Amino acid sequence: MATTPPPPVKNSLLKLESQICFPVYAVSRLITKAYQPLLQALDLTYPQYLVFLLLWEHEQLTVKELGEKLLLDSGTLTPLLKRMEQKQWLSRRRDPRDERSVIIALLPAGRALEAQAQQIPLQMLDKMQMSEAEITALRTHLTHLLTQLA
Amino acid sequence: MATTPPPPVKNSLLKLESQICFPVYAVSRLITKAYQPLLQALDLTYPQYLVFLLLWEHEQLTVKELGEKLLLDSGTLTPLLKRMEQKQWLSRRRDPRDERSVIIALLPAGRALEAQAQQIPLQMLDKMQMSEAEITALRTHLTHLLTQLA
DNA sequence: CAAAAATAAATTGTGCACAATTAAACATTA
DNA sequence: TAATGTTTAATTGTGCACAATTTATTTTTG
Repeated sequence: MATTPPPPVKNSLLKLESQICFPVYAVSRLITKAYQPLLQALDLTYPQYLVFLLLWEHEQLTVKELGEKLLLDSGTLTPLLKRMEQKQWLSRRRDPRDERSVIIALLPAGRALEAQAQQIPLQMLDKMQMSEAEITALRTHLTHLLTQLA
Repeated sequence: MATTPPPPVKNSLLKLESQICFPVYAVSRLITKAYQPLLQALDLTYPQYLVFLLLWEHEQLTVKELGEKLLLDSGTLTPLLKRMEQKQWLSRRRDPRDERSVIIALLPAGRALEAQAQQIPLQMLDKMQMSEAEITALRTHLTHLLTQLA
Protein backbone atom coordinates (compact mmCIF):
# COMPACT_ATOMS: atom_id res chain seq x y z
CA MET A 1 0.00 0.00 0.00
CA ALA A 2 1.43 3.31 -1.11
CA THR A 3 2.18 5.78 1.65
CA THR A 4 1.42 9.42 1.11
CA PRO A 5 4.57 11.50 0.81
CA PRO A 6 5.53 13.35 3.98
CA PRO A 7 4.21 16.90 3.98
CA PRO A 8 6.88 19.34 2.91
CA VAL A 9 8.43 20.64 6.11
CA LYS A 10 8.32 24.40 6.18
CA ASN A 11 11.58 26.11 7.02
CA SER A 12 10.85 26.21 10.73
CA LEU A 13 13.07 29.25 11.18
CA LEU A 14 10.50 31.23 9.21
CA LYS A 15 7.75 30.42 11.69
CA LEU A 16 6.60 33.00 14.18
CA GLU A 17 6.87 30.56 17.05
CA SER A 18 10.52 29.78 16.30
CA GLN A 19 11.50 33.41 16.52
CA ILE A 20 13.13 34.86 19.59
CA CYS A 21 12.40 38.30 18.21
CA PHE A 22 8.64 38.17 18.39
CA PRO A 23 8.45 37.44 22.14
CA VAL A 24 10.72 40.41 22.80
CA TYR A 25 8.55 42.64 20.64
CA ALA A 26 5.30 41.36 22.18
CA VAL A 27 6.52 41.48 25.79
CA SER A 28 7.83 44.99 25.28
CA ARG A 29 4.40 46.18 24.19
CA LEU A 30 2.66 44.25 26.95
CA ILE A 31 4.93 45.81 29.56
CA THR A 32 4.10 49.26 28.26
CA LYS A 33 0.42 48.38 28.48
CA ALA A 34 0.86 47.10 32.02
CA TYR A 35 2.45 50.41 32.99
CA GLN A 36 -0.31 52.39 31.33
CA PRO A 37 -2.91 52.49 34.13
CA LEU A 38 -0.21 53.27 36.70
CA LEU A 39 1.32 56.03 34.59
CA GLN A 40 -2.00 57.44 33.45
CA ALA A 41 -2.64 58.40 37.06
CA LEU A 42 0.40 60.68 36.74
CA ASP A 43 -0.50 61.82 33.22
CA LEU A 44 2.67 60.14 31.94
CA THR A 45 3.53 57.94 28.98
CA TYR A 46 6.09 55.17 29.32
CA PRO A 47 8.92 56.97 27.44
CA GLN A 48 8.22 60.08 29.50
CA TYR A 49 8.49 57.94 32.64
CA LEU A 50 11.89 56.72 31.48
CA VAL A 51 13.04 60.32 31.06
CA PHE A 52 11.88 61.02 34.61
CA LEU A 53 13.76 58.01 36.00
CA LEU A 54 16.92 59.64 34.69
CA LEU A 55 16.04 63.17 35.77
CA TRP A 56 15.02 62.10 39.27
CA GLU A 57 18.46 60.59 39.58
CA HIS A 58 20.53 63.24 37.82
CA GLU A 59 18.54 66.46 38.16
CA GLN A 60 19.70 67.67 34.77
CA LEU A 61 21.04 66.12 31.59
CA THR A 62 21.59 67.19 28.01
CA VAL A 63 19.43 65.83 25.22
CA LYS A 64 22.49 63.97 24.02
CA GLU A 65 23.01 62.31 27.41
CA LEU A 66 19.36 61.33 27.62
CA GLY A 67 19.64 59.89 24.13
CA GLU A 68 22.71 57.87 25.02
CA LYS A 69 21.11 56.38 28.09
CA LEU A 70 17.74 55.65 26.49
CA LEU A 71 19.10 54.81 23.03
CA LEU A 72 16.83 57.42 21.49
CA ASP A 73 17.70 60.21 19.06
CA SER A 74 16.64 63.84 18.96
CA GLY A 75 13.95 63.02 16.43
CA THR A 76 12.16 61.16 19.20
CA LEU A 77 13.31 63.16 22.19
CA THR A 78 12.79 66.72 20.99
CA PRO A 79 9.00 66.54 20.57
CA LEU A 80 8.66 64.33 23.67
CA LEU A 81 10.62 66.81 25.78
CA LYS A 82 8.65 69.72 24.35
CA ARG A 83 5.45 68.07 25.56
CA MET A 84 7.00 67.58 29.00
CA GLU A 85 8.13 71.19 29.00
CA GLN A 86 4.58 72.35 28.28
CA LYS A 87 3.44 70.56 31.43
CA GLN A 88 6.08 72.48 33.39
CA TRP A 89 7.83 69.26 34.40
CA LEU A 90 11.19 70.33 32.98
CA SER A 91 13.01 73.17 31.31
CA ARG A 92 14.86 73.19 27.99
CA ARG A 93 17.66 75.69 27.47
CA ARG A 94 20.84 75.88 25.48
CA ASP A 95 24.06 75.32 27.36
CA PRO A 96 25.70 78.79 27.50
CA ARG A 97 29.12 77.15 27.25
CA ASP A 98 28.18 75.14 24.17
CA GLU A 99 25.20 76.45 22.33
CA ARG A 100 24.84 73.22 20.44
CA SER A 101 23.70 71.37 23.55
CA VAL A 102 20.29 71.63 25.17
CA ILE A 103 20.12 71.11 28.91
CA ILE A 104 17.03 69.42 30.27
CA ALA A 105 16.49 70.26 33.94
CA LEU A 106 13.87 69.06 36.38
CA LEU A 107 11.31 71.65 37.52
CA PRO A 108 9.41 71.49 40.84
CA ALA A 109 6.33 69.90 39.28
CA GLY A 110 8.51 67.20 37.79
CA ARG A 111 10.36 66.63 41.02
CA ALA A 112 7.06 66.31 42.84
CA LEU A 113 6.06 63.41 40.63
CA GLU A 114 8.80 61.24 42.07
CA ALA A 115 6.90 60.72 45.31
CA GLN A 116 3.81 59.65 43.41
CA ALA A 117 5.84 57.18 41.37
CA GLN A 118 7.35 55.38 44.36
CA GLN A 119 4.89 52.51 44.24
CA ILE A 120 5.16 51.83 40.53
CA PRO A 121 8.16 49.48 40.43
CA LEU A 122 6.75 47.18 43.07
CA GLN A 123 3.34 47.20 41.43
CA MET A 124 4.96 46.20 38.17
CA LEU A 125 7.00 43.45 39.81
CA ASP A 126 3.74 42.20 41.23
CA LYS A 127 2.12 42.15 37.81
CA MET A 128 5.03 40.27 36.30
CA GLN A 129 5.01 37.51 38.89
CA MET A 130 8.64 36.59 38.41
CA SER A 131 11.11 35.44 41.03
CA GLU A 132 14.21 37.45 41.81
CA ALA A 133 16.26 34.73 40.11
CA GLU A 134 14.17 34.77 36.94
CA ILE A 135 14.42 38.51 36.68
CA THR A 136 18.17 38.44 37.15
CA ALA A 137 18.53 35.73 34.51
CA LEU A 138 16.31 37.59 32.09
CA ARG A 139 18.17 40.85 32.62
CA THR A 140 21.49 39.11 32.09
CA HIS A 141 20.42 37.68 28.76
CA LEU A 142 18.84 40.92 27.65
CA THR A 143 21.85 43.05 28.52
CA HIS A 144 24.01 40.60 26.64
CA LEU A 145 21.77 40.98 23.60
CA LEU A 146 21.76 44.72 24.12
CA THR A 147 25.53 45.05 24.02
CA GLN A 148 25.56 42.71 21.05
CA LEU A 149 23.14 44.83 19.05
CA ALA A 150 23.93 48.34 20.28
CA MET B 1 35.72 61.91 65.03
CA ALA B 2 32.33 62.55 63.52
CA THR B 3 31.48 60.48 60.50
CA THR B 4 29.59 62.09 57.67
CA PRO B 5 26.06 60.81 57.45
CA PRO B 6 25.55 58.15 54.77
CA PRO B 7 24.33 59.66 51.52
CA PRO B 8 20.57 59.33 51.24
CA VAL B 9 20.06 56.12 49.28
CA LYS B 10 17.75 56.74 46.36
CA ASN B 11 14.98 54.25 46.05
CA SER B 12 17.00 51.96 43.80
CA LEU B 13 13.85 50.56 42.27
CA LEU B 14 13.33 53.95 40.66
CA LYS B 15 16.64 53.78 38.83
CA LEU B 16 16.76 52.97 35.16
CA GLU B 17 19.42 50.34 35.68
CA SER B 18 17.33 48.45 38.22
CA GLN B 19 14.46 48.08 35.82
CA ILE B 20 13.84 44.89 33.91
CA CYS B 21 11.43 46.80 31.70
CA PHE B 22 13.95 49.10 30.07
CA PRO B 23 16.17 46.32 28.67
CA VAL B 24 13.12 44.69 27.10
CA TYR B 25 12.10 48.00 25.56
CA ALA B 26 15.60 48.80 24.34
CA VAL B 27 16.34 45.31 22.99
CA SER B 28 13.03 45.25 21.17
CA ARG B 29 13.91 48.44 19.33
CA LEU B 30 17.46 47.28 18.66
CA ILE B 31 16.16 44.03 17.19
CA THR B 32 13.89 45.96 14.87
CA LYS B 33 16.84 48.08 13.83
CA ALA B 34 18.94 44.99 13.22
CA TYR B 35 16.24 43.61 10.95
CA GLN B 36 15.96 46.89 9.09
CA PRO B 37 18.73 46.49 6.48
CA LEU B 38 17.66 42.91 5.81
CA LEU B 39 14.00 43.82 5.45
CA GLN B 40 14.66 46.99 3.51
CA ALA B 41 16.00 44.81 0.70
CA LEU B 42 12.49 43.35 0.48
CA ASP B 43 10.78 46.73 0.98
CA LEU B 44 9.33 45.43 4.27
CA THR B 45 8.92 46.82 7.76
CA TYR B 46 9.27 44.56 10.79
CA PRO B 47 5.53 44.36 11.60
CA GLN B 48 4.85 43.62 7.93
CA TYR B 49 7.43 40.84 8.10
CA LEU B 50 5.60 39.36 11.08
CA VAL B 51 2.37 39.35 9.06
CA PHE B 52 4.19 37.53 6.28
CA LEU B 53 5.58 34.91 8.67
CA LEU B 54 1.99 34.01 9.47
CA LEU B 55 0.71 34.20 5.90
CA TRP B 56 3.57 32.11 4.52
CA GLU B 57 2.54 29.46 7.01
CA HIS B 58 -1.23 29.75 6.77
CA GLU B 59 -1.92 31.20 3.32
CA GLN B 60 -4.92 33.11 4.60
CA LEU B 61 -6.15 34.44 7.92
CA THR B 62 -8.74 36.90 9.13
CA VAL B 63 -7.73 40.23 10.61
CA LYS B 64 -8.97 38.90 13.93
CA GLU B 65 -6.73 35.82 13.71
CA LEU B 66 -3.73 37.95 12.77
CA GLY B 67 -4.50 40.21 15.70
CA GLU B 68 -4.70 37.31 18.13
CA LYS B 69 -1.40 35.86 17.01
CA LEU B 70 0.47 39.18 16.90
CA LEU B 71 -1.35 40.78 19.84
CA LEU B 72 -2.29 43.74 17.66
CA ASP B 73 -5.70 45.32 17.14
CA SER B 74 -7.43 46.53 14.01
CA GLY B 75 -6.33 50.08 14.70
CA THR B 76 -2.80 48.94 13.95
CA LEU B 77 -3.51 46.17 11.46
CA THR B 78 -6.02 47.83 9.15
CA PRO B 79 -3.73 50.60 7.86
CA LEU B 80 -0.74 48.23 7.82
CA LEU B 81 -2.64 45.67 5.76
CA LYS B 82 -3.91 48.36 3.41
CA ARG B 83 -0.33 49.34 2.66
CA MET B 84 0.53 45.70 2.00
CA GLU B 85 -2.53 45.38 -0.23
CA GLN B 86 -1.37 48.38 -2.27
CA LYS B 87 1.87 46.54 -3.00
CA GLN B 88 -0.16 43.59 -4.26
CA TRP B 89 1.27 41.32 -1.58
CA LEU B 90 -2.11 40.31 -0.22
CA SER B 91 -5.83 40.72 -0.74
CA ARG B 92 -8.45 41.99 1.69
CA ARG B 93 -12.03 40.88 1.26
CA ARG B 94 -15.01 40.33 3.51
CA ASP B 95 -15.83 36.74 4.37
CA PRO B 96 -19.04 36.00 2.39
CA ARG B 97 -20.23 33.73 5.20
CA ASP B 98 -19.69 36.41 7.84
CA GLU B 99 -19.45 39.88 6.50
CA ARG B 100 -18.00 41.13 9.75
CA SER B 101 -14.71 39.33 9.10
CA VAL B 102 -12.06 40.39 6.63
CA ILE B 103 -9.98 37.63 5.08
CA ILE B 104 -6.35 38.43 4.35
CA ALA B 105 -4.97 36.15 1.65
CA LEU B 106 -1.48 35.86 0.21
CA LEU B 107 -1.06 36.98 -3.41
CA PRO B 108 1.67 35.70 -5.77
CA ALA B 109 3.93 38.69 -5.14
CA GLY B 110 3.68 38.06 -1.42
CA ARG B 111 4.30 34.36 -1.79
CA ALA B 112 7.37 35.13 -3.88
CA LEU B 113 8.91 37.09 -1.04
CA GLU B 114 9.23 33.96 1.07
CA ALA B 115 12.16 32.70 -0.97
CA GLN B 116 13.94 36.00 -0.57
CA ALA B 117 13.39 35.92 3.19
CA GLN B 118 14.92 32.48 3.72
CA GLN B 119 18.27 33.83 4.87
CA ILE B 120 16.92 36.36 7.32
CA PRO B 121 16.51 34.20 10.45
CA LEU B 122 20.06 32.86 10.25
CA GLN B 123 21.45 36.30 9.56
CA MET B 124 19.65 37.59 12.64
CA LEU B 125 20.88 34.71 14.78
CA ASP B 126 24.34 35.60 13.59
CA LYS B 127 23.90 39.24 14.62
CA MET B 128 22.63 38.24 18.05
CA GLN B 129 25.56 35.97 18.84
CA MET B 130 23.68 33.87 21.36
CA SER B 131 24.04 30.18 22.00
CA GLU B 132 21.15 27.80 21.45
CA ALA B 133 20.89 27.43 25.23
CA GLU B 134 20.79 31.16 25.85
CA ILE B 135 18.08 31.64 23.27
CA THR B 136 16.00 28.86 24.73
CA ALA B 137 16.38 30.26 28.23
CA LEU B 138 15.51 33.75 27.05
CA ARG B 139 12.46 32.53 25.16
CA THR B 140 11.28 30.57 28.18
CA HIS B 141 11.44 33.60 30.44
CA LEU B 142 9.83 35.85 27.87
CA THR B 143 6.94 33.49 27.15
CA HIS B 144 6.38 33.22 30.86
CA LEU B 145 6.20 36.98 31.11
CA LEU B 146 4.01 37.06 28.03
CA THR B 147 1.40 34.73 29.49
CA GLN B 148 1.61 36.66 32.72
CA LEU B 149 0.87 39.99 31.07
CA ALA B 150 -1.37 38.98 28.16
C1' DC C 1 43.16 82.64 10.76
C1' DA C 2 40.06 80.51 7.22
C1' DA C 3 38.24 76.34 5.33
C1' DA C 4 36.77 71.88 6.31
C1' DA C 5 35.08 68.53 9.37
C1' DA C 6 32.53 67.18 13.27
C1' DT C 7 28.90 67.64 16.66
C1' DA C 8 24.11 68.54 18.67
C1' DA C 9 19.34 69.54 17.90
C1' DA C 10 15.62 70.33 15.22
C1' DT C 11 12.80 69.31 11.30
C1' DT C 12 10.32 66.46 7.90
C1' DG C 13 8.00 62.49 6.52
C1' DT C 14 6.55 57.64 7.16
C1' DG C 15 4.87 53.92 9.84
C1' DC C 16 3.54 51.80 13.72
C1' DA C 17 0.78 51.31 18.45
C1' DC C 18 -3.12 52.00 20.96
C1' DA C 19 -7.25 54.12 23.35
C1' DA C 20 -11.76 55.39 22.26
C1' DT C 21 -15.46 55.65 19.28
C1' DT C 22 -18.31 54.27 15.34
C1' DA C 23 -20.63 51.26 12.07
C1' DA C 24 -22.13 47.13 10.30
C1' DA C 25 -23.23 42.35 10.65
C1' DC C 26 -24.51 38.60 13.34
C1' DA C 27 -26.35 36.13 17.53
C1' DT C 28 -29.38 35.81 21.40
C1' DT C 29 -33.51 36.11 23.74
C1' DA C 30 -37.69 37.98 25.53
C1' DT D 1 -39.51 38.26 15.13
C1' DA D 2 -38.29 42.54 17.20
C1' DA D 3 -35.23 44.29 20.58
C1' DT D 4 -30.95 43.71 22.77
C1' DG D 5 -26.43 42.46 23.01
C1' DT D 6 -22.08 40.81 20.89
C1' DT D 7 -18.57 40.58 17.51
C1' DT D 8 -15.48 42.42 13.86
C1' DA D 9 -13.33 46.15 11.41
C1' DA D 10 -12.71 50.72 10.48
C1' DT D 11 -11.96 55.38 12.00
C1' DT D 12 -10.04 59.22 14.75
C1' DG D 13 -6.63 61.29 17.39
C1' DT D 14 -2.28 61.20 20.08
C1' DG D 15 2.34 59.84 20.82
C1' DC D 16 6.25 57.53 19.91
C1' DA D 17 10.32 55.74 16.73
C1' DC D 18 13.39 56.44 13.25
C1' DA D 19 15.64 57.58 8.66
C1' DA D 20 17.14 61.48 6.27
C1' DT D 21 17.97 66.17 5.96
C1' DT D 22 18.87 70.82 7.73
C1' DT D 23 20.72 74.37 10.75
C1' DA D 24 23.68 76.23 14.04
C1' DT D 25 27.72 75.84 16.64
C1' DT D 26 32.18 74.21 17.76
C1' DT D 27 36.50 71.85 16.68
C1' DT D 28 40.14 70.62 13.77
C1' DT D 29 43.41 71.41 10.31
C1' DG D 30 45.83 73.20 6.37
